[in-house]
Amino acid sequence: MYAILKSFLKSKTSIDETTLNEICSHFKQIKTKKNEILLHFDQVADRYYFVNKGCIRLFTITRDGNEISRFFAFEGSFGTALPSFIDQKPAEEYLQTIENSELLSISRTDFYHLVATIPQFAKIYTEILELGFIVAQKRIYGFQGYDALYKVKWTIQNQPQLLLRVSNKMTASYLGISPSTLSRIKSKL
Amino acid sequence: MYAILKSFLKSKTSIDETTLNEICSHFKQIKTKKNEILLHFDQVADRYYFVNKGCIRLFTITRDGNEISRFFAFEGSFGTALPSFIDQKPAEEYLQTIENSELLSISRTDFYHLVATIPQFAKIYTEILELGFIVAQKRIYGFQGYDALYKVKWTIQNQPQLLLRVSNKMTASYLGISPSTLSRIKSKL
DNA sequence: GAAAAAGATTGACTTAAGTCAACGAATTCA
DNA sequence: TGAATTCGTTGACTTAAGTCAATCTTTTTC
Repeated sequence: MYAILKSFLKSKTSIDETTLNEICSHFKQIKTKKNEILLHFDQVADRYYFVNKGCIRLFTITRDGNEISRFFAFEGSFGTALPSFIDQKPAEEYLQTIENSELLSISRTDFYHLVATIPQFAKIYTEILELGFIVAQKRIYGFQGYDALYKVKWTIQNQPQLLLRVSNKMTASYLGISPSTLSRIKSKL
Repeated sequence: MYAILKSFLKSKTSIDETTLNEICSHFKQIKTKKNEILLHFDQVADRYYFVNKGCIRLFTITRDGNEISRFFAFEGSFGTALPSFIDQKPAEEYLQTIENSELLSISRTDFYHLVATIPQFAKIYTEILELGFIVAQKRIYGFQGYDALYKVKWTIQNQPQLLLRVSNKMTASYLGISPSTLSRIKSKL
């Protein structure tokens, strides 16, 4: 149950089994259905999720009622509405599992308690933030000034899972293009 | 010389004067000219800058020779090519002061030494990352799916300094629109 | 397993924004 | 301070991508 999480933690820093178990003991396993909403637009995020199986999607809905996908977390990564989790303001986005999923979930209180008391966990959190920052940057800069074809090619190179596991509609809204455009591009490549 | 930096640090965490001085002692002041390059595309970032006066711009150049602005740091904020600073890989971007500037500069070694030895500084670094992450997210999501007019309005609301202090050309490339389009939009509002 | 719903594809048309070029305004620096 | 260069604005034209709708396909659900 904690195997993937433990190997994730070990990959980030050197850490003994006792500490690993202490960390894992605060994570509860939950199973969710495809399309289940974990967090609503107006809610404040108070749990951090680690994906054991399945996929979490972060998305929002624009004024005109269109879904915009923001982020996908697959097996072996953490996901939550981080700005809300950090600042305890309404998320202004939804968290959803887009496949039947098995998640490990930790409360915000426990999470920050671990950050405060276990230096290795603090280090891991820093690395999660650093990585999140770098990924966000790459996403902005990888796309900036390029056309739809380039964005799709970039995604195939950098996040191949997306095209394989996520619907056209969700992928298109993630890339900031219309489903028709994505469909046309895929047919030419 | 360290007044702005100290008040920045104090705003982030409670910290005594001795520790503040210890932190500040690792920052050296440098003065730079308008358009001076602090870091080249192929270099590895090994300094973190705090802007006392002026403005740092992060930008890159595309295959077809166009500058794309990525980030602007004004007075009272930190700026560097963070992915390179973190991972010690070539920056693939330039750092430049776009005004005559006064910067406080710390080496990567000293920076991570402070992170490792002064818990308050580690906390501040975490908050810088959290904030950077949130800002990056807002930038992606504030723009996603919206047209040029909306992007300009968003920028006026969220980063009013940009329109006032940065040239049209740089602002346009930051927003991912052409200078002509930015010019046309500004004339209509 | 059939009916219904949701998603994907494709074509015809529209539109927002880009390009290119010309000109005027503003900076730069010798 | 004046020549030179860069920057901003505007107009005419082009184009990439969006919209809308029809059709086809896949996935749900009862």
